[in-house]
Formats: sequence, structure tokens, C-alpha cells
Amino acid sequence: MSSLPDPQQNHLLASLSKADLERLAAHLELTELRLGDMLYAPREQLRYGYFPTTAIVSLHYVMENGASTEAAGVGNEGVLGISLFMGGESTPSSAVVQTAGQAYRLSAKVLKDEFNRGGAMQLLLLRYTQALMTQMTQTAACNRHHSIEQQLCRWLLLTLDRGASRELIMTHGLVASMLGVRREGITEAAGNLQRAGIIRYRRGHISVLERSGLETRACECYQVVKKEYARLLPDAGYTRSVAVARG
Amino acid sequence: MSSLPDPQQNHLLASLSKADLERLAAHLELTELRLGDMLYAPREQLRYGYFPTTAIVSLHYVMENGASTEAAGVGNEGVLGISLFMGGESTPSSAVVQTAGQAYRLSAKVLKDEFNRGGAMQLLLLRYTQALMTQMTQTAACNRHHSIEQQLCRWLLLTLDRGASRELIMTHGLVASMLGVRREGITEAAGNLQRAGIIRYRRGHISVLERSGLETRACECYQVVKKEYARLLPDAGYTRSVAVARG
DNA sequence: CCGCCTATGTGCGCCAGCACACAGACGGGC
DNA sequence: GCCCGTCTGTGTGCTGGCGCACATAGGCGG
Repeated sequence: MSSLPDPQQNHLLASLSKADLERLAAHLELTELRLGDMLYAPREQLRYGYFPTTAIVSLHYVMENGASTEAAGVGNEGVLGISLFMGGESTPSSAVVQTAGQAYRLSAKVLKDEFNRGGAMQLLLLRYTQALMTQMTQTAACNRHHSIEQQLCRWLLLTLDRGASRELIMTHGLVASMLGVRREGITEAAGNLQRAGIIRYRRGHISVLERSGLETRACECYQVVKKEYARLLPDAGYTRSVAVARG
Repeated sequence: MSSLPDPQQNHLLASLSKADLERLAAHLELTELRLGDMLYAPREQLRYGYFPTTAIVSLHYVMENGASTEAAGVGNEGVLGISLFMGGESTPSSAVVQTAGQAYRLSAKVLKDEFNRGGAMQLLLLRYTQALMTQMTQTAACNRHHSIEQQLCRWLLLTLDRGASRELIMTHGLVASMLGVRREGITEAAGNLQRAGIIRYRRGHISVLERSGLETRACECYQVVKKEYARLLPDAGYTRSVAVARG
């Protein structure tokens, strides 16, 4: 990976005007996010907003009985720390790094000030937030009504779209905790996909061989979320071609 | 019900400054919402924002296979039409009246303009939106990990808190479609609650006899959502006492 | 190169939810 | 006061996912 850490690898930053981006540039701070890092703990006052470039972060909710579910994922299409400008300053959910990589961060104050300027940046952040809500809603319904295999396909596609390489560093157990299902359920579903030649995996690695196979087997949820992002953030390069370009 | 249709029965409107409320008053239009009315269809351009007073509306998502789930409910604590100011103008979900009653509505333009004034109203709407996101997330996790009985208790409590009378006009089938489960599942769970003396029901009516019983049997999700609303909207009368005052 | 840790495979029994089916019962409309 | 539509209470058999338990195997650290 010899790519320069260009802020514009983050689609939200990329869709800002040159002027806006230059103003922000002085405050953007490159950070390395390691697998498992907890960016935000539940109910904790947020100190930074993050714009991932290569990292992928999972908004996670852990229940009292220990069970957990991913409410949504955030990668190079988005931003973490929405509650800073929404006014809550914290959320009951936590943010955990799902794929190691980099992100640009902005101090809470700068992000809030930027939002309150009220220009294109505010519009963008709000539209992104709405897209995120769609993703959450869709995920909720998907949890309820679709099979583990369908959900797995949806999840893999969304992760791929976030610019991950074809090979994810990810165990069955981790994926299971993302989807809020049993590890064995993932083993079984992944086994089916592997037998069908769509993915291959070995101890902690999952490689996607046939993206189209995933699309066939995924439920509608993937497309719905995808289209809604494209509709709401048309300038953020939200098209398949771009998403896959680095693949 | 001889109560005057006072806009302040809606907690969001109630927490506005006198000046703000007076400015809005000229545009607020009282509407009668009947059970089953669809306020917003999926992907349809929104024409109004609604501030329910006695009505309760369900944000619903219907999947291709016909299965459906409530993503969140909105009553006198909130507002419908978030996507107007979030920038999307529409959402993939629909809004259906769950409990007949009244709501004040505001034309899309007025709501957007009001939001863009950027004052207390904007703050309030954003904070409400964050609370709504919490509710959606929590509902999603709850769907995944808690029993039907727990979910039913949570749902009843949230509905009561929205100022509904002790007796809900609601069939098992309707509740089932809210929670995204089978009608028979509700019949069973409701049967348990009735045997325990917590509720009583007959053909299309559900009466809550012992609120505390519901609280005991509900999962943590109810409290989490409740507290988050109270934290984010402290001026909106989000305390138990107020919510029950009319009960 | 070996050992151990951890990821994966698999086999239970169990429960929740699905599809369907039907009996009884309530209640609104005539 | 009667009728019929709708709501509720059960029941059946089936599937998918859960919890648990354990066997196996891959690969990293020493």
C-alpha cells in the first residue's frame, strides 16, 4: 500500500469544495486505527470526529446480557462522531475498529464549529446522517426477517464497497458478533458460500472470489442502502465503479 | 376527551420559546389522523412535517417479501418528517398511523425554513433526531436478542408514555406487525401477561392494569431509550410524571 | 520444529417463528 | 335480535437459529 494518505480518500471530504477542504486541512490529523480499538465508549463524551480513509469502524451496541449487534458500519463513505453536531455529544453505542487502517480526525470543537458554519459541510453531514439512519433501519429489518446467509452477503458487500481489499482479515467469530448471530451460524453460511466458489477462507481470512455471487444471494437490503447513499450523497463518488476502482 | 388541541401537547413544540412558538403558530395546522392512514409512502417526496399531540405514528419498513417491522414510533414526544431538514426529502420507510388522534402539521417549506434559521428550533430538531436514532438502534438490537414478551412490554410502555390512555385500540395482529413477529406470538405473550394480571384484553382492546409489571418484564431497552430522550430533550417534559399525568 | 492458542467443523437438543388450519366468540350493522 | 366478519385461542408439522460441548486443525511464537 504505497498510496499517500490523501484526505480525499474519504468520500465526504472529497465532495467538499476546494475552499472548504483547504480550511479544514490545517485541522485534519491522520490517525492509525488498529483492529479492535474502541474509538467511542458508550455514553462517553466524544473528543474527535473521524473520517476513515482505509479503516472501517463498526457502530456496535452491546446489551446487558453480553449479546451484541452492529447497528451500522462506517468506512471511507462516512464520518464518525455524528452526535457531536447532532447535539448529544455521546451515544449509548460504541465504535470499534473492524478493519485496521487510517482515518483523519478532527477535534470535537472544530467539527462542531464547521457544522455550525451552516454551509455545504452542514448539508453534507446531515445528508450523511440520514443515509446512516437508513442503513440502521434496514439492518434492523434485515436482522428480523432475512437468513444468516443473506445477511452475510450484505455485510461482505458493504465492507467491500468501503474499499477493503478482496481479502478481509476477519474470523467467523468476529463476523458473527457483527451480525449478532452465533459463530456457528457464520461457519455454516460461509461454508455454503465457499462450496459455491463465491468466497474462500482460511483461519482468520476471508477472500471474495465472485462479487456477483454475493449480490445474487444477498437480500434486497444491500441495494436499498446502496441506492440511498447514492441518492443522498451524489457527489461523494457513491457509484460501484469508484468503490471498486482500488479493489 | 374535552382537551383543547393545544400545540404544546406536543413536547417538542412545548419546549420552544414563546417567541418561536408564536411565529410558528400561524403556520400550524391541526389535522385529524385516522388509524391506518399512511402519512408518508416509501420514497415519496414529503409535503408536511407532523407534530403529533394525541396521535401515534409508526415508522414502518416493509420488505419485498411483505414482512414488516416498526423502526420506531413517534408520538407527542416527537416530529415526523425528519428527512425534510436532513436533506433527503424522503425515506425508504413509510409512516402509518398506529393510534388515531391529532397532530399539528407544518408545510415542508415552513419546516425547512424554520430549521435553517438555525436557532433553538434547529438544535431541538437535531437532538430529537439523535434520540430517534437511539430508539432505532435499540429496537434493532432488541429485535435480535430479546423475547417477544420483553419486546411487547417495551412497546406497550413506550406507547403509554406517548400519552395514550390505559386502553389501547389495538389487535394482536396489529401489534405483531409492529414488532415484526407472528400474530400467534403476540397472542401467547399477551396471554401470559393477562394471566399475570398485568394487562387485560378483549377483541381489539388492550388495557394496562399494572404498569410496574410491564417495567419488570421489559428488557433494558425501554429504560435506555427513555433515558436517552430525557438526556437529549431535557426541556421537553420527558419525565415519567409528566408522561403519565394524563393517563 | 514443536507446542499451544485459537479458529473452524460438527453434533446434539431446544425454542421461536412460519404456514396453515380451524373453532369459538365478540360486536357492529342491519 | 340476528348475522356475519373479524379477532382470538389452539393445534400441527417444519425450519432456522441458539446454546452447549467437543473434536480437529492451522499457524504463530519461542
